[in-house]
Amino acid sequence: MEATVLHADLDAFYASVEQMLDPSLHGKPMVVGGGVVLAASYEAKAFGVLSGMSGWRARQLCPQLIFVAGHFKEYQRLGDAAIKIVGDFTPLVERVSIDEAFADVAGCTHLFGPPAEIARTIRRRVRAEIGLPISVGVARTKHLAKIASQVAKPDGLVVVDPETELEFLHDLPVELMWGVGPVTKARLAECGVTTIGQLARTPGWSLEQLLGPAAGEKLAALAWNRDPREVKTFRRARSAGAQSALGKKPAEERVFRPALWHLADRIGARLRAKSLSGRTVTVRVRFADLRSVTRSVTLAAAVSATATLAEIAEDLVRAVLAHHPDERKISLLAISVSHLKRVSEVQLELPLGLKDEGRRPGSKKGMARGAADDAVDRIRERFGWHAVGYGAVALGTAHSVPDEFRVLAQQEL
DNA sequence: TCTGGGGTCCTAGGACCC
DNA sequence: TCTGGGGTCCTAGGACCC
Repeated sequence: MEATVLHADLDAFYASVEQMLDPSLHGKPMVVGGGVVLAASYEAKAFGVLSGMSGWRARQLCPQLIFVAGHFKEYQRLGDAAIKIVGDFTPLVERVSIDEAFADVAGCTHLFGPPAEIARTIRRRVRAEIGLPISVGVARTKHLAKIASQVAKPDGLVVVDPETELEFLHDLPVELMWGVGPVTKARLAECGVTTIGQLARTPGWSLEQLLGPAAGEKLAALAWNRDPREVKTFRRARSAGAQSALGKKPAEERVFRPALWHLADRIGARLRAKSLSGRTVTVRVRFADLRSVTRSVTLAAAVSATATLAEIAEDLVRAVLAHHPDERKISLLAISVSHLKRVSEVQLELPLGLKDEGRRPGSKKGMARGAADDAVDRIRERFGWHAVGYGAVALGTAHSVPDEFRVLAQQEL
């Protein structure tokens, strides 16, 4: 079996874009973000600065650290352009995020040469046409290609020969594996397992006892490079959500109501734009001490109307607060909608079982809500998001990130 | 003057049905 | 009436990924 799976991953993407746009940032420790680090340059990573870290902590680690606000529209444009170059070789491209994609070139080697040659061309073209460094891994499976691109970073290429792939894989640390985070790494370390080779030689029953049946079986397979996943050009979304950090706000109606309407508005608009609706609504309330609680409900009929989502979320948050009467401050609110269906499928169902008439898609009030959403959606199409809506919301802005960043973080539904 | 925002998948217990 | 087993769905929480 030949190694035809490529994993292409732009290096320190946001930070590299900023260094390209402003050459004075070149070679310097810098991050994109403010209150929170969204991306760090390699120079910043050398100080231990990581994405997701608070800006305050990052500055402690690296006092001369430069903070840049970010050019989010450019990230979208340049990320698209880089992935498009991969797509010039094969239609079999699976985009994982803004800066990362898998491709299977098995069907196009007769046109462009062996996979390693294609990978070299991709790297050369991304550098020449876009101006950014990109690392590529080539292997027999997605998992190994991804590991290879991580090993290749920064700005490198690693091709894993199937003949010697296990020798390559087994020397590497377990945390390079997909699905091994801090908790699993620590659990494995307690049993003396720190390399993928040691993991591969650990008996299956032992792994399952340690990590549960699903995770144990998966990791065991990946440690022998048995990865069943194929490169898929399309993956349908299973949920859509939105969240907002609030700082520390009183757990009161006047705080959570407008915030929930704002979140419901964003989710509802996204769902409707893709003709989707969902049966399960989940809210998450994070308290001041950062502990968080979730509460969900599954409806008989799928919904996407902003007012319906907002009212259900309000009920759920009230229930959460009623169960935690001692918590007086909340630091984050989130809504997520899952059990998604296409609207064409939804309309075939009889929407029975909802007590509140307004929440029933087919009812008079439900129809009115649909019409109101349609109107809002159309106005926004013409005049932009902020032309209308349930905005004017006094959301805590101190900890929030720019709207453009939210859009980048969203995946295709 | 600590910790953003958008996702996926798994687990475990309970309800409910056959 | 009681006991048992299997399957599915729902809920809440958690690990992990970018």
